[in-house]
Formats: sequence, C-alpha cells, structure tokens
Amino acid sequence: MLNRETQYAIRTLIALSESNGEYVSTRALAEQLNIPYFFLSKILQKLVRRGLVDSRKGLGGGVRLRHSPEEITGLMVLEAVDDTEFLESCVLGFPQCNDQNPCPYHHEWGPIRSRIQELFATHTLAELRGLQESG
Amino acid sequence: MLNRETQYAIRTLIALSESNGEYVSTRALAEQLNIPYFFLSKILQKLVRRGLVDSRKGLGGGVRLRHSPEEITGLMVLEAVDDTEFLESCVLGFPQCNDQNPCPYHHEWGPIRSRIQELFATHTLAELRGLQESG
DNA sequence: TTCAAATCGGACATACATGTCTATGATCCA
DNA sequence: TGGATCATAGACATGTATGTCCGATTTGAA
Repeated sequence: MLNRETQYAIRTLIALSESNGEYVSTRALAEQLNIPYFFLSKILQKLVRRGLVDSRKGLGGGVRLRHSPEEITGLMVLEAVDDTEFLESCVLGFPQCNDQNPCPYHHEWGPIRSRIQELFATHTLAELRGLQESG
Repeated sequence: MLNRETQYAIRTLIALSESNGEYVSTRALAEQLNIPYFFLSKILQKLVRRGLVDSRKGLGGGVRLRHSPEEITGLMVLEAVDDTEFLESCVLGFPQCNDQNPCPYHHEWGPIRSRIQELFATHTLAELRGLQESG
C-alpha cells in the first residue's frame, strides 16, 4: 500500500508533533521509532527540502516541524515523498483507463480510491497523534 | 496497489475466459494483451501450478482456464500469485497493529480494506469480462 | 520418423526500493 | 580555538520486482 519511506515519514512526523517545536536529533527519532538511522536521515533530508521539516546542525540541533501539527495532513506527507501514484492509477495497470474507457474495476474502484484519499486528506498530524493514544 | 504480476494475471485470465475452453498460446496472449512474453510465461507457469490454468505443449497447445469463468473470482487470482499481503497488513507498517493496539489509521482503515477485499471477492472472471465491454 | 510448435525450468539481467557508509560542513560549548 | 554534536551530500550495498534468455521436453502433423 504505502511504501516504507512513506510509512516512516508519517510515523516520524507524528512523533515530531509531540515535541512542541523543539529540535529532535535523527538519532533519537530512529531509536524511538525503530527506523534504520541512515535511511531515516535520507527521508528527513527530503522532508526538509520539501518544506515540511526544519533542521539545525550542531549540538542541540536536529529536526522539527516547520508548521503546526494542525496544518499538516497525511496526504501532504504522501505528496512530499512522492507516493501518490496509487491514488491516480488504474487498478489493472491500464494507462488509458478512464471514465470513457474503463477497465472492469474502474467504476467500483472510484469510490474506494476516494475514501482512501479522504482518509489521508482529512486527518492532521495533531489528530493522528490523538488517535494513536485513544485507540 | 496490485503488483504488475497480479495485474497481468487478471488481464490474462479475463482474456482466457473469452476463448471458450480452447487452448491459446502464450505468444498470442502476450501480443494481444501487450505483456512481455517471457514474463507472461512465468506468470502462467505459476497459474498452472496453482491450479487456475491448464496447459498443453506442442502444436495447437497453449493454456486455458481449468474452471469455468463463473467459478473464478479476482480474489482467487490474488491468492494464486501471493498478492494478498496488502489486505492484511497495517497501513503504517506496524507489525503489532491490531484492534487492541491500533495505529492511528487502524479503525478507519478496516472498512476500506473490507471494501477492497469485497471488490475482488464478489466478481468472477465472467462478470469482469462483461464489465469490460459495457463500461 | 522427423520437424516445428509449444510449455517448462533454471539461469541471467535490469530497475527500483531499501538500507549502509563516509566525508564534509555547520553549530555549540568549554 | 578546539572538540563534540549534529545535518547534508554522495557513493555504495543489498533485496525484491520485473523482464529476458536458453536448453530440454512434449506434442501434433507432414
């Protein structure tokens, strides 16, 4: 479904939304979240470039959210790591599949895809953090 | 979503359900469906081993459905090519995610996953063939 | 009985996702 | 000013999905 980079990115940003704007080191995040350190470094570098995360070098540095957790949705994270193709492409992989020229699953897949997109679009990091605790 | 092997398998089996039990060569299928020939060979070999397809060597040989198109669902194809993990695993990749210990998306993801599973489970090859034509 | 058509099995090749390492530069503190 | 702590960039390594090739075997027909 979501690739690993995306999963790590979401989990990391949820964790960052609990640090009240303080910088957290990649090392600490990697250990807390059980994500390979060097891999997480790469992901965070991308999130910095894409504007979701701020970074600071040196002692006491690390990364933090660039915006408040209420302003960032899951879908924004998917877009930042370029993992949205599955929200647009045909289930059976037909490049020319569309409303006029549908594959067998096309019309039933539309509403499902909408719900998936909605799932990620309607929850902010702040809400996800809450959901994690309440169950 | 579905990996390429699965997409090719479904497309091929839908095509085979239009051949009235006649053997069709892998070469012909590959050209008709625009699927790489050697790759399709591998997929069909697996479908033969898994019991969805019959094969016969030699002139006039090829592959055909082992059962009638009304008896095979999309989900059976997913299972035959071992592409069902996404129907069972956590959206965020947590191995320990479950009803008692849910990830933030868990409870909302359940109904969506059910609809996806239902989509594949409720349509037979015969129906998919029909849907393809009617749009 | 020979030849061509077809699958089958295993090996090989390539692309992309995932994971790892090293050198560099920035920042803070003693 | 020097050393420790941090992110950054690029290169490297591994694994899995995807795609390709070849020799062996079976089958049908001339």
